[in-house]
Amino acid sequence: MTTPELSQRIIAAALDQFGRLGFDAASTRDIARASGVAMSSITYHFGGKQGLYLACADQIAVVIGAVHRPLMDAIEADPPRTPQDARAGALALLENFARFMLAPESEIHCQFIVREQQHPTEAFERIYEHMMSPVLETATALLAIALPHRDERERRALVISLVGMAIVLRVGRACVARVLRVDDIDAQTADFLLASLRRSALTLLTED
Amino acid sequence: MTTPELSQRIIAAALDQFGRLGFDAASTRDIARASGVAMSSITYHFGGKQGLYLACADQIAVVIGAVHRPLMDAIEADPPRTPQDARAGALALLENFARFMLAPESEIHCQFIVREQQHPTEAFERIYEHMMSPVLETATALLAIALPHRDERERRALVISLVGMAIVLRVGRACVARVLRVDDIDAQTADFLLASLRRSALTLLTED
DNA sequence: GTCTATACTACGATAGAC
DNA sequence: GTCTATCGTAGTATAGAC
Repeated sequence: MTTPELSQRIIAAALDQFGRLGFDAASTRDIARASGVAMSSITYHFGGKQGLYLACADQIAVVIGAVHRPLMDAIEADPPRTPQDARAGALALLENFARFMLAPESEIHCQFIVREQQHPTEAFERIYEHMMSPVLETATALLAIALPHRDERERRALVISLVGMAIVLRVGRACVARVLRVDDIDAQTADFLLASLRRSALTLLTED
Repeated sequence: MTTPELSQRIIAAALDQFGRLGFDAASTRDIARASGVAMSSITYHFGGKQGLYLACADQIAVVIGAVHRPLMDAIEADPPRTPQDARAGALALLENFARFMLAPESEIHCQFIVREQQHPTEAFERIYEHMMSPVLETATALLAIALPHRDERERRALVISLVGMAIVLRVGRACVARVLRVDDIDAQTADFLLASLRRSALTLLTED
């Protein structure tokens, strides 16, 4: 590719539009305008609106994958052997994810993904395969060490609940602020939420 | 109103379109077609696309409000006095909500709400005020009885986590199925998820 | 490889018949 | 109160100049 940055600029603008508005409501005109290129360049580089959408899905997998990469690598390089270590690893993975859910950057990514979750298309498949599956299976493996006496299916359900505790910080953002009686979720409130989440998760990860 | 059912038919079709596609992508033409009326009837009854959108928000508040009504009434009629009773009430409220999240009807409602949560408009305000706020504050009050020694702010954060554990069953539906290695979430899988959720919630609601 | 120009379809709103 | 007809705008895709 002679101008790799141009494709990236289009994808960035497209991700913003697709995330905020969804596939149908997003307009290639606006995306072209926002990225400062002609509309026909989208056709040239991505074959059309659909192709651009899939390129956005790949981009999401890369970006959110990078969020988890350092921790995932550390866990793989030095796999936990004791329940205590596994619990600490799972907590770190969850806190890392929750921190991303609280960050502004996760907004468009999450809206994109939540939409895809309801009726998954090829776009979801790519995101799941390249980003979600590795993280979720790592979490499941950590829980197998942390909670050896529990049924595998129970552990998988627990992974889902833990993910939910983090994901609500993004998808229920307006409710979170109102329930805590704050105008918006500032850094201080975010730290409090993370600490509280950590406490609850620790409770759930401690074998009775 | 001489034909109250016609407005309802339009709202039903609109909710489906707005929920699935969002405000911009939904088309009043399609809504009119789906409900079997002329497009101009929407203008007549709701003043335009925006008015119809707000009518859908009110409808959501009514429908999801009705889901919680029986339990809310029972709790108000006979307020729990012991931590055990309060815990049971909170668990019942959560399970009721989670069951709705697993039901197909919640799909469009939730998509509508999640979109509104990111950048709340008048529509979110109506849903929050008439439906969410009463339920969330009831839950908070129950937790105040169940966990008297904990800080009020901690209890509110816990309410958020509990909601997250239920809400992920809807917004993360595709992931839930994949993590549990099932093709779709049938009645049996749903029961298992609810039982597992109940167990985790009980753990979190038991004072250490 | 990027542009301009254009073909074709669909959008929301409104006017006016009945 | 519901319809049909129409206006002005904006959507995607494509053809062809450079």
